[in-house]
Amino acid sequence: MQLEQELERFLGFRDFRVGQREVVAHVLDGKDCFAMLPTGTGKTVCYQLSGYLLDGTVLIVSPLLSLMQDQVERMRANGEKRVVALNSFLSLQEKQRALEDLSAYKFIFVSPEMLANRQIRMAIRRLTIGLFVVDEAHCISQWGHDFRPDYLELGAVREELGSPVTLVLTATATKKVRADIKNQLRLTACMDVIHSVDRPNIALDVQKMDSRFEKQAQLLKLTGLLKGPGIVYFSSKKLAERYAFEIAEQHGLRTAFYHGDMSGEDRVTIQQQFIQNQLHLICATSAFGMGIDKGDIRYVIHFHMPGDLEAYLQEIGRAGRDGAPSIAILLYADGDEAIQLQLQDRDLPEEELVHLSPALTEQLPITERRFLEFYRELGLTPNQIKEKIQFRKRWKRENLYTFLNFIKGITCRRQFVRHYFEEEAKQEAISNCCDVCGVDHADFEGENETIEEQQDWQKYLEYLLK
DNA sequence: CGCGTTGGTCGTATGACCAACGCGGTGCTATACT
Repeated sequence: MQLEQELERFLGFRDFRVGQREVVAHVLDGKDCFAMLPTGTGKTVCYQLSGYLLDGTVLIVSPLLSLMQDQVERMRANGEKRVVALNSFLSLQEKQRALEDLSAYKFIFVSPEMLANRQIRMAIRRLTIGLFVVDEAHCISQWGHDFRPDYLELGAVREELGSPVTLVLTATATKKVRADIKNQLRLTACMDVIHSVDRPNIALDVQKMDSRFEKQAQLLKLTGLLKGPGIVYFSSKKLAERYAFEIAEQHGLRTAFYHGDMSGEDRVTIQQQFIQNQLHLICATSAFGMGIDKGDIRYVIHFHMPGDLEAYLQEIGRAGRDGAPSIAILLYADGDEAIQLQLQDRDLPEEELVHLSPALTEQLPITERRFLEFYRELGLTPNQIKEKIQFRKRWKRENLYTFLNFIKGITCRRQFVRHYFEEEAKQEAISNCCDVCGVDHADFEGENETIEEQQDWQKYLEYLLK
């Protein structure tokens, strides 16, 4: 068919990558499509090319401001001027102007929160939406149920816009999560384009430690041996900061930390430095990573475990996008799950709070408050809300314990992952598969590239002044 | 939950000990004011 020609004509690529062609074909056929494609497959191409080949506007729901800005800039750099991001980066005047002239844009990026705004929705309703895209759709299931409830309104918004053809994009979602997402978006008949989450070039290494001290020592040892660039994930902002300095000092590496308390400006700087190879490694919380377009990340270490296997795969999936051998190392000491258990509990309100009066609900911390208000506005009874809380708590806890089974397991890690995602078992042997099958660590060790010293004193000064 | 920090006590060492406490992650938007 001529889709290849269109691809070259509009985007300048010769060939489709895995899954892209199928997705575009479904969309052009007027079918809703759930696409689960590996990280780095260029999910953007799917909606961009579809957009050029169909009538109407492409509306893309995106979870992060930085991600939107990034996509907009990239598309503009490729010569597409009819693109805009409706978000809080726009001044009031810019926003008004954009809304008045919305039909001038072919691609509109928007956050779920913006779509909750009536004025915005009214403006969008005047358009013909040719394609409704939900990017990083696992966020619906991962965040929508607790701290970003507007994600749960997307189904209603979609219907309000006349149920346009919908494209759902993500890299990691189990069957259970895919069903949840479809349910939330009110998608009934939907074509699935599902590819494996398994990334054969990433060695899966779980290292069980006897104590925290051993874990600390191992982290310092590993960061000295491994060849970067790398990411180390923590569940604590304080520790991310501390180790960024300690590792830099001990190994003479250029490091930085990254977490949600930093200003947008600082976050952009660090991200750019990392992408442009100005840093050997980043010590980060889960705030870091989504939308990071860097091919040559060679290792991802977890000093703390994330809350479930999907989050883990998301985070390690940032390694080895270029296809070259990379390693994911998870350091685990007994009881590490305590932090995750605690965080999970904090997300959701205590069950008894469903009976709280609206006035008292306002006094609650913001996430708990919004959870309750959201379901009350939907007209749920206290008992129904209580059931939601119980269901959600159980869901999270079960996922955490399954992840623990992965960590404590004694079978091939890769087979475990494939089984968890209900994929077929892998037949062919993989070199450097996992710690159970055997990993040659020497393959991932080596001197880090030297980085020109520049403005180091500036960073140091900033640190001292804090 | 369990770790690390804080702060009180002891009673005279400028530290040592222990109990109590608090911390531990993810993002959007709106709007007022210095």
